[in-house]
Amino acid sequence: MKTTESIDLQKASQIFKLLGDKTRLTMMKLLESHDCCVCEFVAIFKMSQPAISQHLRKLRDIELVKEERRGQWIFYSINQEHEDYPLISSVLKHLPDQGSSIEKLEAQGLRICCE
Amino acid sequence: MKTTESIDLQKASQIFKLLGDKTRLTMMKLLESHDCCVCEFVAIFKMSQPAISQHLRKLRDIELVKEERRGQWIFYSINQEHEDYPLISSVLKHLPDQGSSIEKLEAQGLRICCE
DNA sequence: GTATCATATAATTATATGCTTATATATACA
DNA sequence: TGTATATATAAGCATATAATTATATGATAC
Repeated sequence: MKTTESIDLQKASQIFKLLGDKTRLTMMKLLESHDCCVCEFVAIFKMSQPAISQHLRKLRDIELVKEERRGQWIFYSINQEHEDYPLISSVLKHLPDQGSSIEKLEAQGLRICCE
Repeated sequence: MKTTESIDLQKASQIFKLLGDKTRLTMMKLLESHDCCVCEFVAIFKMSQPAISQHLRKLRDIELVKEERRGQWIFYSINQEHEDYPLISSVLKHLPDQGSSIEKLEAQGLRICCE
């Protein structure tokens, strides 16, 4: 019988497998404080757009993130309704803030804003 | 020049890559409450001894666990001195207790005790 | 010493992963 | 409309991973 607080080990290991990639882990930390669109990730990570899309797809497949269209862009954000969000959140709190990446984007005029 | 931040995320993703395997994640949760020797893991996971040894080696390589010989057995335990132990510990707290595996071992007379 | 038990390592193999390039889709805008 | 922009998907390839089998090491028991 399962308790509500603890997570199935199978599921947890799947989550960690995804977080076990530096790009995806950094994405999650960035998303903790800012929604981001695909082209922002492309600029931040200096990786190809398909590579970024494929990482995001993996995160979306297990619903760690959700997507939302805003104008011509698709923004990604953390799915705080995920069953295991408490685990995710506590993990992210241990990681270094990535605000400087966003600031650098803004300095380069690459930050997308849809307000 | 590397910032300390990038080193941390690099290290964190390495840790999660190791925790992203169900066997190793379960090992860590087991070790949270009981030191275990290799043959106990072999019995618990019903996997070959070399497979178990190789998992333990990976955990040991980044010093998540430490080993100690006791009589003819080598016991593994969590390395609480690891720089990122607070992260590891908080992760493990979200996972379901594995005490029943140990109890089952004892019931089968396979629990090793070196006191 | 020699045999045995517990564990580690090496070589091999099958599968998984992450990137690339090429192409598809879907919205925006002229 | 038609074209540009943003993103997704597919196929292919190189590397990484996790298992297996075979063998080595190292402590203990006789």
